[in-house]
Amino acid sequence: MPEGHTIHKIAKDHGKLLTGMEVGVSSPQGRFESDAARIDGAILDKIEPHGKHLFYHWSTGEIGHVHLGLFGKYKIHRGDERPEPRGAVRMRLVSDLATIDLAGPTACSLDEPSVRKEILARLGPDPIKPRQKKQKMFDKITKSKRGIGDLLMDQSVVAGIGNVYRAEALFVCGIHPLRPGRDLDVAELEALWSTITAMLRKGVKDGRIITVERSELDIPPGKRIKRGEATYAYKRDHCMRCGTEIERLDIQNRTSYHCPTCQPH
DNA sequence: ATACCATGAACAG
DNA sequence: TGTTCCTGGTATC
Repeated sequence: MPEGHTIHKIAKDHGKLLTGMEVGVSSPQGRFESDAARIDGAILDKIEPHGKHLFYHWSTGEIGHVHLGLFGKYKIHRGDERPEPRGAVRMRLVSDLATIDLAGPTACSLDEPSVRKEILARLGPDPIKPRQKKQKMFDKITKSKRGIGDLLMDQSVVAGIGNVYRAEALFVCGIHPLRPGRDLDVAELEALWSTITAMLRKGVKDGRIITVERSELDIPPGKRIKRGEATYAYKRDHCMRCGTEIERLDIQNRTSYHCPTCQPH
């Protein structure tokens, strides 16, 4: 389920198991083989997330780049077991503490540092990180006639939001996804920024996307919130708050969800 | 057993 | 705008 929160959690969790150590790097599936050989046994200085991207800073000076896309997944095997790779493992990272397998990523490469710079240069601010330039996001939105639902999914406008957080942030802010960006006022932009910041950070903590307030759910405290009741509008048939039927739109070939009552055009 | 769809994005034309 | 790459859960038969 890779939106930005997943990537930040991975950076944090994997960092504890890999950084500052010699890491064995291989590619059981083969497609990362020659790159893996160049850093096999090097020290991993840090894993840096930005939006949905991960950058592996290796002691050789080269930088690994991973983007999970829709299907990419990591599997952690703690301890010193070295299980046979299951499925198409593109990259295997081995430290004294764990074996971590990467399968199905959209991107997995080893590059010169300039490549990282180019990628960061085309990404918008990451609401999970501190000291981000939210004004850059505001400027792009207010200069555009594209719909805000379209803009929020554009990683060069803001980095890390995917289809679930788009639907949920616009719902909480009461903004219709087709409102042109240039029609939003400052209060709405500020509300959007603080909403996505809080939502994605909570996602990192929870390890999943839960956007509904517990108090709005009719379940006992402490009980796990099921998938399907964790969102207000995303993939729901009826609005969590007012019961209106949720509308679906196709925006750039992705399904967008909104409540026509809570998010008037 | 099989089909289809999805929390993503690059690329062709 | 449509195609392509990748995997796995859910729906459908």
